[in-house]
Amino acid sequence: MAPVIRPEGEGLSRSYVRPCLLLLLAEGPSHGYELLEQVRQAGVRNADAGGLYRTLRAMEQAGWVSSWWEPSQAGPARRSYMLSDEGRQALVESLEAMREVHRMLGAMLDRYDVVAPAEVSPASVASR
Amino acid sequence: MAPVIRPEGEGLSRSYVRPCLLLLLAEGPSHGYELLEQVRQAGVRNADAGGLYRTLRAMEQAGWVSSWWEPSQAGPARRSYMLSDEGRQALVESLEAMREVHRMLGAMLDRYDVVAPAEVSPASVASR
DNA sequence: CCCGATTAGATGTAGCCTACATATACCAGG
DNA sequence: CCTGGTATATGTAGGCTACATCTAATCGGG
Repeated sequence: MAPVIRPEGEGLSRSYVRPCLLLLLAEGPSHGYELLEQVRQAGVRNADAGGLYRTLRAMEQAGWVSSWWEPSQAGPARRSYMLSDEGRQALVESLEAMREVHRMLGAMLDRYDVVAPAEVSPASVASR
Repeated sequence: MAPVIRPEGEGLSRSYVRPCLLLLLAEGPSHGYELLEQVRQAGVRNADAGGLYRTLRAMEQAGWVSSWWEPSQAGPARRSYMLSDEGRQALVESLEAMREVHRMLGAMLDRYDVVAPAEVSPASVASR
C-alpha cells in the first residue's frame, strides 16, 4: 500500500522516453528499434521495448508523428516515424519543461552544497 | 491501454518528492505539513499531501528518518521527522542520481540547439 | 458560544503505467 | 535446421499517481 522506497535506478527515468523520442525524431526520421538504442544511449537505460513501441503509436494517435512501413534488405520490415509540425511544437514545449527541471535540479544540487559535510579535503572545492 | 500522451505538467514530477524530502530534512528536522509547502516551493507543484505523508512513513519504515509527536501551541500536534544516518547515506546516493539526471538533461538540451531552428534574431545567441 | 477557515495528519481507491514476459516474423551463418 | 540478431507487437500483475474523503485541534469572527 505504502510507496516502495528504493534507490533511484541508474540513468533517466522512463518518463523521459517521450521527450527523448521527440528530440531524436527532430534530427530525422527513424524506426523503433533504432530509436530504442538511441534512447538508451541518451540516458534512459533499460528503456522498455514494448513500452517504446506503444509510446510511438500513442504519439501517432496524438498527431505528433506519422509512420509508414519501409522494407529492409537485411531483416524484417520497419515502421519508420517522422516528426509532424504538431510534434515539433510538442518538442518545443517539452524542452521548456526540461529546461525548468534542469534549472530546479541545479537549484537543489546547489542547495545541498550549503548543508553538505566537507567529505574530502578543502582542495576538492578548488578542483570543481 | 496505450500510454496517454499529455503535456508534461509544470514543475518537477512527484518522483522528486523523496529526494527532496531527504534534502530538506538534511537542513534540519521538520514536520509533514511544513515539508509539503517546502517541497512545493522547491519545484514539485501540487505535491499530493496524502502521498507525502505516506512517503514519510515509508521512509521511516526504510530507516531513513525517525519521527516523534510534538505538541503545538497553535493547532493540532505534529509528527516531526529527523534524518537518520542511513537517510543521510540515501541522500548522498540520491544526489548522485540527480547529478546524473542534471547532466543528461543538459546534454539533451545542448543537443537540441544543434537542430533547433533559429527562432529569433542571431542576437539571441549572444544574449545567452 | 458556534461556525467556518486553517493547520495537521491519515486512509481509500480507480485506473494509468511500469516492468517484464511472451509472440511473431525475417534473415544470416553454421 | 537451428540459433542468434533484427524488428514490431501484445498481455498482464501490481505499483503508484492523483484525487477524494475523514479526523481533529485551534483560532478568528459574529
